[in-house]
Amino acid sequence: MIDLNINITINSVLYTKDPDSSDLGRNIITYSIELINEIGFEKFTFKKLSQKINSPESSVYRYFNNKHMLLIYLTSWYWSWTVYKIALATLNIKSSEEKLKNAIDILTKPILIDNSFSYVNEVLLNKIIITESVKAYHSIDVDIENKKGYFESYKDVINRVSTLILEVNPTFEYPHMLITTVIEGAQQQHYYSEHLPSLTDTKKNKDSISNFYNKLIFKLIS
Amino acid sequence: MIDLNINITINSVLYTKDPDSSDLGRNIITYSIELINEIGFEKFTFKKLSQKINSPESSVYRYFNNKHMLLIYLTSWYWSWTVYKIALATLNIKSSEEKLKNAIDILTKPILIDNSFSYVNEVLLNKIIITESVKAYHSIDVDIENKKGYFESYKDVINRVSTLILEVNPTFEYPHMLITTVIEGAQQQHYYSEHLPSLTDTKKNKDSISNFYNKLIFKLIS
DNA sequence: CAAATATAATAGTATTACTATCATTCGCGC
DNA sequence: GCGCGAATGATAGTAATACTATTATATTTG
Repeated sequence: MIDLNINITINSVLYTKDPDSSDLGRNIITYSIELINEIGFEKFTFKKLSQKINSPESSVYRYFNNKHMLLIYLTSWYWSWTVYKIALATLNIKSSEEKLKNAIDILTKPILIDNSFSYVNEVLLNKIIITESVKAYHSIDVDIENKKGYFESYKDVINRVSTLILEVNPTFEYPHMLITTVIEGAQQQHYYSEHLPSLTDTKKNKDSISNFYNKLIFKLIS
Repeated sequence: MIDLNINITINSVLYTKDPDSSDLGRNIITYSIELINEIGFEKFTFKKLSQKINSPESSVYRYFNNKHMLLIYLTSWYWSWTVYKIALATLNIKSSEEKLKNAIDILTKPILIDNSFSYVNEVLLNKIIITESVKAYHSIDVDIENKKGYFESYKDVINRVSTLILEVNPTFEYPHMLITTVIEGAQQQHYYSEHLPSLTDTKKNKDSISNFYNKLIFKLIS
């Protein structure tokens, strides 16, 4: 995939101070991604992060109110990046089927290459999305946070791909349901294939997850 | 559904002392289900629970090492109960298709009636499964916990329904993938229809989630 | 009725999740 | 190159969390 090294813009409701505006802020993002991968979101604390980046804990709090907000920021970054990738992968393609297929590939295949231009390691971030992102929107404050617009970039992905589904079959009744099922199903399967293999059937080959969901979508909408 | 008021047996690796063996233990289960529903799993603590049941915090710790173990216990109870319901709903039915359909209904429809014989409120427990259960197996210790057998009852559900799928179509290659996609997809949709409605398409009618996944399964395997 | 077992009452510790204050440094405008 | 403001650093402190430990008091069972 062509890398244009564009900047992902994140809605300012998702931070107290923009992490993209300073070295410290970018360090917080880079090393929180590393640390969450190392020790998991539950054991991750701003204190441990601040030790890793040699800055006081209170400086981290200037960017994010708590680790929950940081996780929402990271998921939002990921989905904004995904929107961008889908836009690129569907650009100038005439066939609706091909556009949809390209989008599904982006959504179901694991991220294997880190772009490495930016301070975000996309491979590690993808692992966080698979393992931790459900915790971002399964909280008691989900309704309040939804009203504040915390989940807009994920909704953007869902709406764009729903549109692609309707391009292929304008009478299909459940485009949102189908695409959320596929995105989150694929993430589950990646998680299971690594940690709970008896819950999946991926021994056969690397692309079986992506193939399965591709077939699922096209069988259902045609 | 006929209620036989049977006892759900839970593997002893899931507790320090069996909560089903004492009034205090049963109280811990009953009121932890209530409290987790009220304040969410993140804000739930053994201290708050102990105040609710008027027992010292240290007594709760005799039953469960921490709230994470309690959550795993609750999910395990739920899936054991689900296995039992599927067994009942497929008993004496000859048609493989009908058996599978009955199982899918159990797995995709929300729980509306509390059996109320036992100390477990199944309606509230179902809400916990929908909102919190992902947190039970998305942890950094998942591999260790899997080896200890913490997730056996969920695997049991998946294996039984996979068998039903293979009864309908013995050559279908991805029964586990399909059924985990459906179970977790349905839970997601119930969550979305309540909290993030723009991610789903459930306005139309109450059974649209169940209908969607029923169609999905039968379209894919036939 | 004694012994074993469970629970209650109480206390204590390390860590977490913050908040507050003040000193220092760094970039920019003049 | 000096002064000013903004960002960061250094340090301290607090309430809540997540436990562990100890001893007293019930309760159950043999």
